[in-house]
Amino acid sequence: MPELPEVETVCRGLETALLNDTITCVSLYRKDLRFPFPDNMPAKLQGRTVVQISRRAKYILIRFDDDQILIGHLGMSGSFRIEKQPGGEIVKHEHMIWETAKGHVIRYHDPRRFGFMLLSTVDDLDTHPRLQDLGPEPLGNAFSGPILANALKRRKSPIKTAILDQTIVAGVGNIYACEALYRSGISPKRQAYTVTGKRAEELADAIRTVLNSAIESGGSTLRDYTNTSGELGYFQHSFQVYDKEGKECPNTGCNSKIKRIVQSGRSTFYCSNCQR
DNA sequence: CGCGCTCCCTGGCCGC
DNA sequence: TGCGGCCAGGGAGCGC
Repeated sequence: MPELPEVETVCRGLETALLNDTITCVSLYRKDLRFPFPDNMPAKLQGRTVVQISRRAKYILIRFDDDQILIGHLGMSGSFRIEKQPGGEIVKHEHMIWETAKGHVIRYHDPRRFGFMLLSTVDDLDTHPRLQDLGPEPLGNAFSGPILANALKRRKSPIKTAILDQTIVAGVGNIYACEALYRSGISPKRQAYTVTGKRAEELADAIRTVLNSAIESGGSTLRDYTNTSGELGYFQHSFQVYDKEGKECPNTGCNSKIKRIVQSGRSTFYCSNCQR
């Protein structure tokens, strides 16, 4: 499901409900998602107050008043829902529910269970195995054309595959990789190390622009993504190529049709006329 | 080290 | 209506 814009939207929703609120009850409805829930996670979180919520790549980081950090990942189908009323039926695929002192109920739902929750501490966060190899945040100051080009220079794989690699740039997924390549006129099949100079600048700009636009739209909803209020994102209406196989290229004057190919097992959508 | 394939899991959709 | 095949926003692990 979620790439950087969707995770960012979820973080903002969680922040609204959880910041400075205290966890009063943690209920787990199975012992694991992709990985086991941390040992004694309910006891470790109960009574703790949330002091910060942030995002790194596609990870949600929830910091508590004792310097524990919950590292959450939504996988392909994870979602949080915040309600103001306690109670209510446990629906299928709900795996974790929190209740808070201010009366919020936070429900985690994940049919495919590729998501996971881990616990770390403030001191260990930078060296956490899931986080330490991540590349720069595309919306931060440590990302630019030259930095991207430098990260790509030894990569012979296709550029599409390279920007899905979270060590090159953190948080870009399949949708926004396709969209950013289209918007920068770069073929997804081009070898990564040939993306240099002005081309790398344009790709870095396109990544930033498409991610920022998607955040403004509340993310993209294809199947089941919703924000923490249950509302749909609407950036999918701005897709130029993703899931548009056989449709006309949106570029005026280009009469080509959008193609779908498979790269490293993932679908890529692009215009072979506009992207070189 | 870099790269691509396979798998984890459930559900929706499509064609027969 | 049922069933098989394919597809899905991610990423870890493995072999080459």
